[in-house]
Amino acid sequence: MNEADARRTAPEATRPPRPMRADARRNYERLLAVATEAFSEHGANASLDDIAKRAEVGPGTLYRHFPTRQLLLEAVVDRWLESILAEAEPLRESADPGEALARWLRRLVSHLSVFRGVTAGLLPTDGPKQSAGRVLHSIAEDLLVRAQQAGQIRPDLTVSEMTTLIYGITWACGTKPVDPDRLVDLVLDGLRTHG
Amino acid sequence: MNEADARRTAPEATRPPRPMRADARRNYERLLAVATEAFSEHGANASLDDIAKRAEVGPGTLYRHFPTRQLLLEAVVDRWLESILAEAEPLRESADPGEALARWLRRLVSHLSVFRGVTAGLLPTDGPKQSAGRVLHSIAEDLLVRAQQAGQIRPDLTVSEMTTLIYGITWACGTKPVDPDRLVDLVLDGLRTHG
DNA sequence: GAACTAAACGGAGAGAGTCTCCGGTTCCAC
DNA sequence: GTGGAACCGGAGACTCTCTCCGTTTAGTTC
Repeated sequence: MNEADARRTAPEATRPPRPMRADARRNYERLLAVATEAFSEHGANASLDDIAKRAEVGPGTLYRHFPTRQLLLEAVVDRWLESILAEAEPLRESADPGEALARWLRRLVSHLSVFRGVTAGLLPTDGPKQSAGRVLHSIAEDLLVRAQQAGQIRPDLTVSEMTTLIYGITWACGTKPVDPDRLVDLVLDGLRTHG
Repeated sequence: MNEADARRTAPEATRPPRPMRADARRNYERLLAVATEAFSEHGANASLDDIAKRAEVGPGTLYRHFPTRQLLLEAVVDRWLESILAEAEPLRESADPGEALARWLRRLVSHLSVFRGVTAGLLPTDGPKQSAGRVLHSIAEDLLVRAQQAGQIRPDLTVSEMTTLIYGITWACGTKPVDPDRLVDLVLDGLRTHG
């Protein structure tokens, strides 16, 4: 999809980043769609052979496109993440940055919950590509800094700390019958500057 | 170990809970010891056959004592949890309940971290037996209620909410390079009653 | 539109892990 | 001792992951 980016800075631009062949792209898309369904249904340990079967390709094809389970997970979430981005856009110019942040975090938890077990396998890798993580980080940073500049959130809180807390809440709520929104609110209450 | 408890309320006390045979108990203990090591070393997905080998028993023996990976995990943590209990005991009578709670939660996160991946597989089951969860819950409740009665922690916080937050932090810190103590402090700051 | 080639396909199968079944063995009560 | 319940452990069936490689196909060139 975007593996060409890595090459772009190479001294010799020997290869024009030739596009995928039509059949390859078709299979890629189908695998991604099936995997999305399978992961949110059976968690991050869904059978890969099964995904290949449901996508009507051989296991070899699956492994060519996604050499490891991890990469498949990342691809799934990368794709899905675009919708999160869209939701965040209008919030960036909200008149009440604190409320904007709160609303986005609640939406984020809700979205992430769909992938319960998946995020567990996903988030660990803070690897080089990891576009999903970067996008999330930059949105979160934007909203957080605005809220801090408005004096609504304690200034010593970092983005990593905030997102880590959110991920933790998401995961923990997948394992116990607790309302995620309530936890987000509890934490946010604490992160606000006390007047 | 305590599977007799379940029977105890049955109308007919047909079976006196006969103790394990000596060799059975020996194998049980050895499996538990090896499993503890294996899980904290390789995470919750450590090979069960490997554990059986290292304990010098056949796989059949392992599966008789612990029919599922989940049950083995629970047994490991049940056992290990006793040390947590011991640490909590002196804190129960602390003059500063808020500080006592804070210290215990920090210790808890630190302990749980050893089992990183293990807790992920463990905590989901809030099943009937689950003595580990009960013990933790009761300690946490005790410390929390005392802190609340002293007016140091917001009174609307429940034990489940608090422990869920803690579990989440523990897990998330296993996946990202963030200091667990800092997160616990951030959250606790927020849970205190603001003066 | 035919021929060519790089790219992609897919299935056979090796290897690792999980779990079961059951013949043989060991412990303990009497 | 001895009978029998409890326990052991290994063979093996099954599932899942991942690789290798002969075959097929898309896209290009003339």
